[in-house]
Amino acid sequence: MKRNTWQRESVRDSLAGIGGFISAQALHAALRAGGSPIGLATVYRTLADLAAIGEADSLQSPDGEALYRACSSGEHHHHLICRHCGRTVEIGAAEVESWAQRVAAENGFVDAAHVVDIFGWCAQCADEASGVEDASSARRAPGAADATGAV
Amino acid sequence: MKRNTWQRESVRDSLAGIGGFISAQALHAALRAGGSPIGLATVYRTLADLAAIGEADSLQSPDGEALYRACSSGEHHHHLICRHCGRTVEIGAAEVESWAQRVAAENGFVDAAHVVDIFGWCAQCADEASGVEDASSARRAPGAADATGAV
DNA sequence: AGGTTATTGATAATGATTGTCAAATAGAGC
DNA sequence: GCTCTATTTGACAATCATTATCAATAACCT
Repeated sequence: MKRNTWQRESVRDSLAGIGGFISAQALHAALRAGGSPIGLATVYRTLADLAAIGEADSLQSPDGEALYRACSSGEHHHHLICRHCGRTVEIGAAEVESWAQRVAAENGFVDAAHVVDIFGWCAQCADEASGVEDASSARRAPGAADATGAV
Repeated sequence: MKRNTWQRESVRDSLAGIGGFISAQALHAALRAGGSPIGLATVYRTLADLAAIGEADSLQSPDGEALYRACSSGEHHHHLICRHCGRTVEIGAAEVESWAQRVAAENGFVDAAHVVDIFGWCAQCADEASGVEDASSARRAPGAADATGAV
């Protein structure tokens, strides 16, 4: 059975307090900075638990760190991430959910999890970059996105 | 200036030959298995370069590995990947393409690339595991996949 | 061909994450 | 309130992918 420990509460609370995404390492550091003697392994375990029961979201940052965020809504959603400034927009995607489940089932796959994220340049970064990135933006024109960067 | 070495060609070629996503480690192992004495660090560097100039896609697998794929084929598709045996099924997803473009546009994002992959257990691996993984598979029933692994 | 300099590769270093296991403790039952 | 026991914790070791180091090599310009 699951026990309620102050450590678990502590992780849950501070994750909710952060609001956005944070790495396990950073959350541990924040807790320690706040005077808590919580252990690093416990933070990892708790975050993994929270993610497993749906109380937290997790995603892999581009440099391979796992990031977590309190998932107040309980809603499952995906992210639209600016690959320049890191701004993140949450997007719901009922159509994608059902598509993923259907495709997995059609191919005999079970316990399907999907990775669905969209990376792009947010309006602001695109504006700022347009003056200096001519060659690059020509190569990666919007129309070519599917062929080049899309996965 | 960029120099053309057989190592670079080798990585480029075998990545294209693979067709799907592969980790740097796995690609290195494949090259070595094919008789090439290429170094691991070189594979990492070359893949990072290819990704930087747009000749390769990269994505983070759920367990934190970086996966790469050649993106010159012109054909854009996604993957259904068995997280146990690695079997990969290519899946087309016209509906997801248009969804991704629409969502990005609605939020002012340009040059949008999407990461859409489904990880699961293929029928065969699920069968083999069912005898020993009862508790686990009950905990991670198909219906719970969205809450647990999806991002 | 010769010289410059980017590239390579063996290995060490890094950094995140997970495994280990004895000690602490939450919660059930008395 | 007190005991008991299974769960949880935490310090530390182990693991794994990735990156840095740096001497040796090899591409490319002239």
